[in-house]
Amino acid sequence: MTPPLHLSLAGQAVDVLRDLVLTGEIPPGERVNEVEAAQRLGISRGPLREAIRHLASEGLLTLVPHRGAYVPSADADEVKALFELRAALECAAAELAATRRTDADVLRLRSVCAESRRSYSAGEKFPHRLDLAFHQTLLDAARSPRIAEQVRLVQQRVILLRSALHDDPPHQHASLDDHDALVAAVEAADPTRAAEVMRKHLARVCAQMLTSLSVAGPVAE
Amino acid sequence: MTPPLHLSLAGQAVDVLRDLVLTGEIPPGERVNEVEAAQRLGISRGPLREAIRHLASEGLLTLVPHRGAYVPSADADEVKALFELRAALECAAAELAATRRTDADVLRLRSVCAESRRSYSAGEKFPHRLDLAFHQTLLDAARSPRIAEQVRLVQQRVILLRSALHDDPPHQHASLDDHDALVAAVEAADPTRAAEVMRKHLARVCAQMLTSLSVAGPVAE
DNA sequence: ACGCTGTCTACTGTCGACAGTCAACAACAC
DNA sequence: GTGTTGTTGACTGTCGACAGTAGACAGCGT
Repeated sequence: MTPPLHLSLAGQAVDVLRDLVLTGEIPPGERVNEVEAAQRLGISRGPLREAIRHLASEGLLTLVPHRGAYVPSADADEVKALFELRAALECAAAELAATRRTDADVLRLRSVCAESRRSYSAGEKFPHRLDLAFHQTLLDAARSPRIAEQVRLVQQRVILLRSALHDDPPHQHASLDDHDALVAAVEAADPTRAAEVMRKHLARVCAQMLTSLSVAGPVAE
Repeated sequence: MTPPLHLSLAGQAVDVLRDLVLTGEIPPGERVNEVEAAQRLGISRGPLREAIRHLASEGLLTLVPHRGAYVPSADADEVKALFELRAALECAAAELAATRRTDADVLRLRSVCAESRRSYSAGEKFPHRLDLAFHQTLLDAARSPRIAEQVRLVQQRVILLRSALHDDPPHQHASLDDHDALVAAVEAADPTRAAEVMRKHLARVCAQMLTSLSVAGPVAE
C-alpha cells in the first residue's frame, strides 16, 4: 500500500518527530502518546515506537517504563554537564581542524563568518542557523567522522534548550568575535590556541544559557 | 538509561545480545537473524528488533535496510577515528578529574593500579578487566555524567575490536606505567599534564591496536 | 560457455489485536 | 476531614500474521 519511497516508515517518523521536538512544536515536558502520534503520522505503532526509541538514544526524548516518552527539560546541572561534553568534543575538533585544515576550509569558514555578520547587522534576529553552520564547517575541517557524529547529537540537545533563550546582543556580538578568533587560530595552524578559543567561546555560551535559564525559571519535569 | 531496567523483554534482550557481541560469541561480520535470535531468546520479534536498534545506536551493530544487522568489523581508518573520539573524551575527563578529584578518588586509583600490577606480574594474562576499571575510576573522579556516558559507549566499541588483539608485554607494561603517571598528575591536581599523559597513553594503545590489526589482517565487512 | 531474465525463497518492514501495568479517581472506614 | 483501599481507564509492552523487498538460482537465448 505504501511502498517505502526512499526511507522506511520508521526512518521518516524519526525525521518528522525530530523536527517536531526541535522546533518546540512538542514543548519540553510534554508526553508523546503512541497511538495518537501514530495516527497523526498515518503509521502503525511499531515504526513509531522505533522512532521514539531512536530519538531517545539521541537524547531528544526520555523514556519512562510504562509511562512513555517525554521531551526532556533541563535544569542548570544538566546544562553544565552537557556543555562539558560539548567542550570536550568541540575543543578536540578545533585542535584537529587547526592541524588538518586546507585553504579551502579557511575560505569556507571566512565566508560563513562574513555571512553571519551581514545577516546580524541587517537588523535581523541573531542567525542561529549560521552559528550552527559555522560549527559544522569547522567540524568538517577536522575530518574526524566519529567526533563529528557526536557533536551533531550534542548540538541537537543544545538546540532543544535554546527555546528558553532570549536574545542578548552583547553576548551575540562576542560570539561573532569568537568565531573570527577561531578562524584566525585555525588558519595559523595553532591547535592549542584554537582549542583555547573554543573553550572560552563555549564557556561564554554556557554562561549565557545559564543566566537565561535562571531568568525564565527552570521548566518543571 | 535503558528504559526498562531489567523488567521488559526488550531490556533483557539488550543485555543478552550485548554480551553475545562483546564476548565475540557473535563474531564480527556475522549477521543477526531476527526470527532465529528471537526464538533463541524465547521472545517475539518486536522486543528483539528494539534491542537490535538499541545496540545499533551504541555502535555495536550496523543496520543495512532490508538486510538486517551485522556485527561491525573495523579497518585501520575506523580504529583511528574511534581513538580520536576516545582521546577527545578521556583527555577532557582526565582534566576534570585532576580538578575535582578528592583524596578518596586518588586512593581508589592507586588501589586499582596496584591490583593491576599484582595480577599481571603473577604470570597471568594482561588484566583487561582491571584496565577498564582504572579508566572507569578515573571517569568517576571527573564527575561529568554526560562525558562518562559517552566514554562507556566508546569503550564498548574498543572492546569489540580487542578480539583481534594479541598480547604484547612491552606495550602492556608501558600501559601500567601510563596509569601510574596519570594518577600522579591527578593527585598533583595538574589538569594539563593529566590530559597530556592520557593523550600519549591512548596514542600508544591505538598504535598497538593498529599494528595488531595489520598483522591479523583486516576482517572483511 | 556466457549473459540476461524470470522465478523463488528467506528475510525484513509493517500492521492490528491482546494482555499487563500504572495512575488517577471514587467509595469507604476512621 | 483525612487516610486507605477498590475500581476504572488509558496507556505501554508484547505477540502472531501479512506484505514487500533483495539476493540466489535456474532456465532460456545467443
